[in-house]
Amino acid sequence: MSHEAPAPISNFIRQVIDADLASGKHASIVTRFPPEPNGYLHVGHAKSICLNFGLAEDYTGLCNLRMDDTNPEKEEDEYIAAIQEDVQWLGYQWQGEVRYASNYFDQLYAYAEELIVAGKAYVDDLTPEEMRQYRGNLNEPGKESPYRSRTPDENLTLFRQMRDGAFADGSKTLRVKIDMASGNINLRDPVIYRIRRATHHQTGDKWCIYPMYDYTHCISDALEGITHSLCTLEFEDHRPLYDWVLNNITIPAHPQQIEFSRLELLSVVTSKRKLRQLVEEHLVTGWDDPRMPTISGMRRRGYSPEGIRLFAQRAGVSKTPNVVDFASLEGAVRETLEEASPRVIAVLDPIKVTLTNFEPGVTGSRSAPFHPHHEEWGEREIPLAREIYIEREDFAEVPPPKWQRLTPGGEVRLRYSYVIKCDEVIKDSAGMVVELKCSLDKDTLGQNPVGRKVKGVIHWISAEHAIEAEVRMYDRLFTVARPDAVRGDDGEYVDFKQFMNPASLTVITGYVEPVVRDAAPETRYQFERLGYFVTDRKDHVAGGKPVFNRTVTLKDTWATQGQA
RNA sequence: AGGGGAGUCGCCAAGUUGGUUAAGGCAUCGGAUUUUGAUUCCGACAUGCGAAGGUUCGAAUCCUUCUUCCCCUGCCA
Repeated sequence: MSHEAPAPISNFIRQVIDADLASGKHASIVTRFPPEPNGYLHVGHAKSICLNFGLAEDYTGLCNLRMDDTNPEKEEDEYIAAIQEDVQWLGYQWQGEVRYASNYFDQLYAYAEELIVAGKAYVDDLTPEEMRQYRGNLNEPGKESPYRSRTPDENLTLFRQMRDGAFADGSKTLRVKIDMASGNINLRDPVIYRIRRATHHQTGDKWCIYPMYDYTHCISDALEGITHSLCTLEFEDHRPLYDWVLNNITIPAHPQQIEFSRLELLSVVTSKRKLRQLVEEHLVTGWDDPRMPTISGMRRRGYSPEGIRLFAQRAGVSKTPNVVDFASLEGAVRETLEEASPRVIAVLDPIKVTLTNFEPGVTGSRSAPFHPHHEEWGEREIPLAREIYIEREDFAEVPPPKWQRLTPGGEVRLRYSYVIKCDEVIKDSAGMVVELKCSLDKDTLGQNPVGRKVKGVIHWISAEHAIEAEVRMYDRLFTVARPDAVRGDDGEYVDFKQFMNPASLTVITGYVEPVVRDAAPETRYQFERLGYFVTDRKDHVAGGKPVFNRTVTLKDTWATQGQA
């Protein structure tokens, strides 16, 4: 794991680490990425992954991958496998084996008995409804449960019976005794164990009681020797509980929880619930649909791991709302692809052009480099023929001001080939341009025409040499910046699915150079002047009809300046 | 009877032990180079740090008051 390492930008977490290392509190750091395996990882998780693994790399520390699997009803093996694949694809490797919070169920149980014996935890018989009432609310203190005064012996007996299956699901809980009057509701005797007869993907039917997040997470961190436990802002209120648990059991380590703001991307949704909805209602083809902001979706779209890492680095780490424009992600991806992608020519929306003075064997072709700055990548021949295709949008009967492409009677350079002049426009009965008759200037191969300037350069492909490819043109999934935060006239949130972009996917047949036919799945190219494209991870078969996904377009000053 | 956070350029974000003209990136706008309107390269872009007072030779940094926004009332994580 050695990535290009620009000088790290200071942030408040690095400052804490620097201080802890300087003071000798820690000799090195250990972080962890702790997803719950109940869904696919998305771009927000990518930030957390880059932060935790990136810090470990920068400080030559370690980073664990831990499945936070304390709720057997919501978690599945499918997600566990996908999470590992995503992390590795992003370019990171965890220390040792994958960890599971469920690995620690025995120890968690033992610590619970310790709390009971110390009189710091009790078995409660309150129903969920009663517990809610006893908890109070934001403006009123809670009141103590009538079961709070049970003796340690009684609690221990009851808790063991809970473990042994003597009670019905949900009939009892184990609570920790803190302060029902605390302003912090998390401290009003939080539940740390509940009874749930569910088969756990790791521990099977061994347990019918399962520990809660707040109780599990801090102990898991401590057991793994985590030094800095990074999480998002909504857990700030939980830190006192994190610390309380570790302070009240016999455990040698006490990691420091530090909270940072969660990443939000404009014009996407990142809540697991909403993403799941898109998948389950078949509004996308799956978790890895290239329009999804999931890591697997971005991968299939053609985003590079380097680009996502660059994006995460640029987004930064702070406690202020980290709402980043989608263009920032695309920009970072583009930036990494520019350097790394071979160039190839494709025409996606063709107009036929007949070169009237083409002479086989006389008017030849040139070879073209795969990358303007990488000679070592070599070249390939680009054959010219009497009939070629050019892009429909590169021709205008009535050109707007500053137009640099083809017009009736106008000239344009064919990339890597001759300058041509449009002599005749042929239309069908509906007025649609179906063919252009052009003549080429034989003195312009590899040199500029004399006596005049031809500024425009367009791409093209020989009709007889081109091969067909399925090309999936992706665009944003939503048409508004914050699809999940739009309120209607009644003040209620409008269903985010109302804002789905009907044009988020257009499948077309395009013409590409034959060299791409044998490309393996997940091979990236730049189609010159069009954008970056990748052979589909699932549907492209080397040697067959190519299937490409448009990753992102090239930056287009012409289009963005509101011309055309 | 509430508790916990945050406000520095359109978007991120350095800066915090008070000290020259408030980093950097994204975006944007100019211009140069270019057989990709791409890339690359130059240049522009906060008399201003949520607001108002105050301390000081000097304040984004310290003090006071005010204000706006976010999170918390699962036997979810």
